[in-house]
Amino acid sequence: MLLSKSCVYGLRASLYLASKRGNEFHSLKEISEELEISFHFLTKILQQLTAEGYLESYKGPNGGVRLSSNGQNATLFDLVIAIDGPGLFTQCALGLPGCGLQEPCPLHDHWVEARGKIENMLKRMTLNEIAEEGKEKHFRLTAEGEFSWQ
Amino acid sequence: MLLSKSCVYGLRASLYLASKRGNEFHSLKEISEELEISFHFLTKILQQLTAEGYLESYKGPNGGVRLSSNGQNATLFDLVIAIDGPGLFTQCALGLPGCGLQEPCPLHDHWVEARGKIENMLKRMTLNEIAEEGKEKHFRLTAEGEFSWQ
DNA sequence: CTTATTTAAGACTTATTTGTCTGAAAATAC
DNA sequence: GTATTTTCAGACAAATAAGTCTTAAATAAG
Ligand code: FES
Ligand code: FES
Repeated sequence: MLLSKSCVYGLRASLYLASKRGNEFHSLKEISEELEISFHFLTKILQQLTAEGYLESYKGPNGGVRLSSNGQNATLFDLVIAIDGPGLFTQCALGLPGCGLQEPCPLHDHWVEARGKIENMLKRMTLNEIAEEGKEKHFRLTAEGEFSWQ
Repeated sequence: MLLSKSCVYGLRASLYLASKRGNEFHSLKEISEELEISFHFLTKILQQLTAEGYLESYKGPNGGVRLSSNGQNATLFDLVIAIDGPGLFTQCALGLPGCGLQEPCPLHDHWVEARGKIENMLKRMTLNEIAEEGKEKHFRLTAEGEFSWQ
């Protein structure tokens, strides 16, 4: 798989937050139910994003998480790096060490191009911008698409 | 990671076989030592490729494996499908079910393009053709590149 | 102050991938 | 035949990823 499950859950939750007008806190319970992600697992992942400064959290009744201003202007690329690390964008497709530094493997030139495409895909818009686009195009964030951009 | 370790080991071993002139059998011991891959693990992976008809094996002294004619004309794409299955080329980047059949996720159009690039990269040449190219360009198949195309 | 609601932290379990080991079966050489 | 070399088959173990659970800390409301 291209991205780990943790990473995909983190991206979907961040897009969920971006989809909400205003900037209220949304509880992990709400997010995990809406997106059908295990509550405790999602908690761990979003704690990472909070530690990285992409989310802000607030404890207590009516608490939850929301995008920080950093988070609103973050790209999916930033979040992938925060959760999965940079390996996808730096490593050899054949797992050999020192991609780009040593002699290339047979896939090198083509893989550099393809992974550049992936990088661009993830870097092309901020969460806020994707949310704007989502409001027009009704992108899906859940299995059944029972989710509406506001 | 894009490809599983099993898959990468299978590709590297197949390229190793393609790099050899003639069509003798090469023992798993030789391959695993040259490519620095665990002998028993590699054995299991190449058994899969043998079962799929990409390799031929021969038991006993001076036995080993070699590319079948199918294998010589196979692309890396064929081998990836044989080992990792088709998921990489069909699944949603956000892990949602029914990519292409249901409403698209925010990454869909871009991911379809990027994974098309990956597919083309893996489909563009047969093992024999990559071996020919390797003899000119001295591609690397090992960590330190201490491997020579014949 | 007490209770309820929420995130934080981390131990724990389960599933999957990766890697190791043992013995059987096939082929060769003597 | 017997011994040796090899793949084949599958059990086993270790490492990693994914998921669950429990307790603590912070906040709010009565
Ligand atoms: S060396 Fe293999 S992709 Fe760069
Ligand atoms: S629906 Fe997500 S990539 Fe196609």
